Amino acid sequence: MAGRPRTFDAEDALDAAIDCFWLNGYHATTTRDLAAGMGMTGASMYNAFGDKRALFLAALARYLDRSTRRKIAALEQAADPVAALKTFFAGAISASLADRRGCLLINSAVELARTDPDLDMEIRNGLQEIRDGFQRSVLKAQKMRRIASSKSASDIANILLAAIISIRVLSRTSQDKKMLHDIADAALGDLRAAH
Amino acid sequence: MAGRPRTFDAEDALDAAIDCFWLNGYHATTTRDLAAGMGMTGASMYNAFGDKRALFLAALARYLDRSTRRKIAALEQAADPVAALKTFFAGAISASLADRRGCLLINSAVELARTDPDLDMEIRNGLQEIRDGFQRSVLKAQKMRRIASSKSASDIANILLAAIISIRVLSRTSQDKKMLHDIADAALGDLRAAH
DNA sequence: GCTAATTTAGATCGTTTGATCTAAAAATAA
DNA sequence: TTATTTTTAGATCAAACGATCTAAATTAGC
Repeated sequence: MAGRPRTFDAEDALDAAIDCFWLNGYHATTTRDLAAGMGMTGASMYNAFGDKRALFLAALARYLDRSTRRKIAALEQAADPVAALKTFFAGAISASLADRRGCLLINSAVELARTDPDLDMEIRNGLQEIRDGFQRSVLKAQKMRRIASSKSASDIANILLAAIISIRVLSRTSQDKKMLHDIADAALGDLRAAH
Repeated sequence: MAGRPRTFDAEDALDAAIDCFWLNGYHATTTRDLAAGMGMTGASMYNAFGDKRALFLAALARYLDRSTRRKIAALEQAADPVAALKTFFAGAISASLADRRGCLLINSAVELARTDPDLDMEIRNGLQEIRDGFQRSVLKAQKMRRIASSKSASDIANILLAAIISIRVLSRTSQDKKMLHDIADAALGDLRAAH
């Protein structure tokens, strides 16, 4: 019930694993890349996190919790949902231009969707959480009469989800800041002031 | 200058390679998967197409030529550019629902962008061709006074490119037909009749 | 200090991978 | 026919891969 203490912090190690998978994707990241990036030996990694697939699932879950979910929470906690949505997209664009790895969730959706039920569920749920966060923010803005209700909150949420996906994908191949803003502005254009 | 004739057709073999890479991505496809899918031995494959990377580049080039570029050409040849754009998106959605592998170009952009200059260029050019096709169609519609010119053709092209990317990505994880149409309709909404 | 428990370090295992080799097969040209 | 050229089939290579093993190191409880 006791034993030699770990020389690593499990959360720091998972953060390092996120960076590895984020940079090169699941299949192009070897267990040796991971162990080196996480600052531990292969044995310690397998002992603490199980096999590569389990480590990836843990890394993706942590990414969703620390990146995706936090931004959605910030969106919903804001007093002004329209301003918060604009801030969300502005932040996503500047982050995408500074760090061209895109979004780990979206990258995983493309590389790994439908290869494994657990992974599929995690990815689907992650995207759904983003969509639902958008929808709740839009609904709130509509109830506050800050934007028109001619389009349903659900429809607008779909459009906002599409916008963030395309921004994240395009930023991997293009540095065209104006294009990314065009895409965001078009989606945010549905948030017109209520008449 | 003579010798034993090939028992395979090079274009058919490339089509088979496209299917392999399209199904599982570049890294998850082994040279044995490829040889089996292409109906030949590894030696014949290497002899005819070079290494895995060269085969992928040839497969992607053929995909662009036979899938992407053809659809863009059809778009531009249509007499009614607005109707053609609507047909383009309707076709993309029904194809995405029937075949959930998404688009090989977009999948490759996510999995492989910035891993190799040649590949990067091919992917970037492919996306650019789509965008430019959209732009020419929109410009044509604007010159025909079929749609308003309040937004530039370039801006609308960016929005249409974003829409097709998000539709292709989302269809890998979702079968929500209405969502895909919401996205397409919002992008096509910019093609409003000239007043 | 001794035992049990746990982690570490590094070697190593068996497989898979990308790629090549050898030799037979099948065509043309002289 | 014979020489030459190219492709085929299947074995095979060296390296890389995911994963595990052994043994030393380091702690807590007794």
